[in-house]
Amino acid sequence: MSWNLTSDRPIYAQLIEQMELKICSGVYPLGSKLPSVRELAREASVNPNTMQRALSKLEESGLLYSVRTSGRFVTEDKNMIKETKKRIAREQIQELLKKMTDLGFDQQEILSMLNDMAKELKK
Amino acid sequence: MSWNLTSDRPIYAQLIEQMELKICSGVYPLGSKLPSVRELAREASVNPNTMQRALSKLEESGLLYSVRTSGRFVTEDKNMIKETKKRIAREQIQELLKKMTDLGFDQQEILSMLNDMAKELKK
DNA sequence: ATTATTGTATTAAGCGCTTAATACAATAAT
DNA sequence: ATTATTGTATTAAGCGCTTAATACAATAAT
Repeated sequence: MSWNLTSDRPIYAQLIEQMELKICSGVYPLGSKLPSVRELAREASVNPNTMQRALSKLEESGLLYSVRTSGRFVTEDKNMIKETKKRIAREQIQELLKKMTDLGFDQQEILSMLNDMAKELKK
Repeated sequence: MSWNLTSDRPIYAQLIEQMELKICSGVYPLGSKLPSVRELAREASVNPNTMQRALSKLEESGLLYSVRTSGRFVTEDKNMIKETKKRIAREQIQELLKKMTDLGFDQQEILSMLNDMAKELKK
């Protein structure tokens, strides 16, 4: 899962989202040390300030913490990551159900379309 | 389905998205006349220029057309709306599958969570 | 001991988005 | 005939986002 940024939303918001995914999926394991701000910025092809902004927000939410001159680390709190994972999943599903329902699909159809597309991916 | 705007994305982009939903779901039926730019802007609490911007984009994509001093109308092309509906549905499902897979859920779990939340909504 | 690397902070510039204030021609409504 | 309403266009201002260029203290690496 590499960085994927579009111009239709603020970059720092996309960085937060993708960083959360990386943390929850174990790309950056529990308690592990992240690459430096500058390195991460280089990876994502953004300005260090922009990456810093995203990481600061993730500290506010508790997923990361930084040690002044040593580096930045993923939280040790296994449960917090688990909860974040659940939160993202719930939000994503909610959004899907809302949008699909607005479009006029009933739950039968939604499940059926999802099943089809999931099968398609399996191949 | 009323207007719901957040500050984490450009307003005009959200207007396009929600306008598409309104068209596809029949809030504004095939070939019907829309409220005026000014009226729509008032409804959504945005500047007329911003609403105009969104509507112009929807004209580019063909979902709307305008008659200079008479007003703006939904396309007569039933098939185009159907295709738009499909496109939105596909995109939304793709995004869900991608994100959930990144999070480490397998297809079994995705379907099960979706089922649960769908049932929850039914109540 | 010296050097390199941390996270962090600041300033200035450019850009797109949004709003506000107008204006205009065409035509629908009266 | 007059008035109100269309979509459309323009200009200026303010704001947030992003980048670039620096700088600094603390400390890890050498």
